Amino acid sequence: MNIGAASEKSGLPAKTIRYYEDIGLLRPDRAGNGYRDYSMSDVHRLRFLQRSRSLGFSVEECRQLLSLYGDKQRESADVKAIAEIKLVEIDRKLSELTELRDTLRHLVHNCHGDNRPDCPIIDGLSGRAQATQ
Amino acid sequence: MNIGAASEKSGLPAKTIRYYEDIGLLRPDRAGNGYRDYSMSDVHRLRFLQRSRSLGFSVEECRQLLSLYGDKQRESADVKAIAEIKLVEIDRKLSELTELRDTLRHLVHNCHGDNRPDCPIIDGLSGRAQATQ
DNA sequence: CTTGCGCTTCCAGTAACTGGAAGCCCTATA
DNA sequence: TATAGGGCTTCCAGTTACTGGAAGCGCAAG
Repeated sequence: MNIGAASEKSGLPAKTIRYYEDIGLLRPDRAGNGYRDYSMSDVHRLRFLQRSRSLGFSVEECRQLLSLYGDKQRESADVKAIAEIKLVEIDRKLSELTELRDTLRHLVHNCHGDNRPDCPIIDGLSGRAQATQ
Repeated sequence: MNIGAASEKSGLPAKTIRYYEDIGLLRPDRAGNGYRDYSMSDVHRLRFLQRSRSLGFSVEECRQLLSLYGDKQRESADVKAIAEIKLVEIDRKLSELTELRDTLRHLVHNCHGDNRPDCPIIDGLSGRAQATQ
């Protein structure tokens, strides 16, 4: 499929897809007319990139995560080690997101649209501080 | 407290903290010697910024979220509307993160360190495709 | 056959930092 | 009291990850 279709399916702008090719995150075929030709597997990679980028992983982290699947040379123990490190990070992100959601929910429910309470919501938004001091 | 302490408490590099001040995300006091002087409230803002940035929100989104707390002028209905939009986004992020975690867990558990299975894990990593085609 | 949209490359601009130089502040130790 | 060193300051330049725009080719419709 052409880049337009790949863009629509992956949720990434065509510009970004070309950029990801530039930095070696995927290498789609080329059709006879010079157009890029994306396979479903390419689209899966792109969709994965869209997701993990939007969840705050860097491009290099995404590259690493993608390599868990794609790199036939890679040792299994190595794959496992990388995945486990990422799992810890994901769990942290999950609990932070959950906290943020709960705080916003509280704000929405305690704020009926007429008069905003002057509660220290920032404390909720910022999580438990390192030291109360 | 000085920028070093604020950095340690918020998890943000001093460079980034100064940058956030440049773009108007906070305005710490200045001590007599010209050093920035951060309050606990400043640290809360910074910690919130660290979190929400690492969860994939843009600086402008963070500014909006911070304004839910800080802007005394803002109408409550407005606050509620913004918070509700962000809630939808957070819920989406939560389910994507959960999926990603489950996939990685599967990878770790089915991959005992000896021989990596050649399963299409990318399908899990990329989520349900828009169209199977 | 030309209008127009989609594709191509290339180059420049933006967002969000990040590194480094040059110099002041402050404490500690000789 | 001098000086060494780490933390702070500003400023300017570089990096990452895009993003916009120009110039031009490909292709299907009218």
